[in-house]
Amino acid sequence: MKLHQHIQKFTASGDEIVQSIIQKFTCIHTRKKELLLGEGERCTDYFYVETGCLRLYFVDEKGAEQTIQFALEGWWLTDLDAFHKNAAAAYSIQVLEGGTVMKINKPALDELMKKYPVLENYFRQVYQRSYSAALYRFKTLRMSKESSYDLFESNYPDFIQRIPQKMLASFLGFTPEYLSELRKRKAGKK
Amino acid sequence: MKLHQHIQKFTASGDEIVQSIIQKFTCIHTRKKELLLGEGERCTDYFYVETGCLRLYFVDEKGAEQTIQFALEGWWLTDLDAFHKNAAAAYSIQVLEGGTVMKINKPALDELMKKYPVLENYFRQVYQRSYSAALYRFKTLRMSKESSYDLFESNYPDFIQRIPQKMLASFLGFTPEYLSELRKRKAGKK
DNA sequence: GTCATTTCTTAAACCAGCTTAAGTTTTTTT
DNA sequence: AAAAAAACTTAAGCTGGTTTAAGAAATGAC
Repeated sequence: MKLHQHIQKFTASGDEIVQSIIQKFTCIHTRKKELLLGEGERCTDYFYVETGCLRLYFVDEKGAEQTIQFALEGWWLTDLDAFHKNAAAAYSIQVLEGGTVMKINKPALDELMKKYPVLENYFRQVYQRSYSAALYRFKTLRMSKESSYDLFESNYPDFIQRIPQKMLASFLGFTPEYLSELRKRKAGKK
Repeated sequence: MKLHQHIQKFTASGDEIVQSIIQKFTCIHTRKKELLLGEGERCTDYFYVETGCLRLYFVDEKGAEQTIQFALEGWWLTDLDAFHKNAAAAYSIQVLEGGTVMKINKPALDELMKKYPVLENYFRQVYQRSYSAALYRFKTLRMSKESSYDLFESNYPDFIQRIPQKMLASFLGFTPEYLSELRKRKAGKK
């Protein structure tokens, strides 16, 4: 979903206002494996996915990539803390599936927020939804790995087809080998 | 911190406006172990902790209580999803430490949000902070249990003294027995 | 101040999920 | 179309953390 549609959907505001907001964003075309933000770099931008898919991850003490978050169409992604503090990123953002992404930097966003109350309302809702989803994910992470996988599968059946299994394993918090074993076990049961 | 101070701190808005907002909230005094919300009940209220401490938890398939979130002074807590959908709660909220709490129901909050743009701004910041903290916690949950504990200890040294160990264990995602063992090991090292 | 309840500790047996390593399949590059 | 790289599978051995169970310490109730 295009960003201006998304803002209109959430705020039911007029076309002109939304157009003047949208102008301040930059549209970029992303390619698979491209890095939009690297761990340690200054985090300057906030990304909205119109099409394609991004992931937020970090590299743990053992050198393994740990995926914290995916962003599909209609979701925002950045290292929030670093973005708002204009600090070095604790995570990297990589393109999993190419597409188009809208981005904006902190000064521009702050200015827009001041100028358009509708945008405060929009981001209040966006964050509310994100935090709510986070609470739900904390819950699923407390279950056994198997239940955690089952739940993800039933919530996002299409998404599972789109991404490499190792990414999913890393998101759910287990090894690719174990995911492979799990799937084998499940296939046998059916 | 009192709610009106908190709103003023985040929004730098005038005393009168904040006073008329505050009026719509109800102040309650909480007692240790009291249940402010029970799993399965309709979730009607959103809580702001002025003093004391709350926890959000659910009961897993094995009957164990799993703590998702603590709320200390200055933090908001509810089953966000259920609150905004006016639905049955997937979690319970219990008082860990008595004190005073401000609460508000959905219709009242919606009305205030419409009337006072300053409140949109306030909650945008509150959610932003919450979501940012959630991302950080996802990161810590990917580490070994020991690192996860060490990090919590260095981030909240005082808080550890305030709550029962089994609550902390349940928040960090391990058993009280294991936490006990961990602490013993650490005490030995020093 | 005493009894009852809850919390914390200890230790042994156990298991879900990880590691390692080698082979197979798929995707990407040229 | 071939070669290279990346992703997935399989299986054996291992380990971080759980389970179970019983006792000790702290807290709360009357």
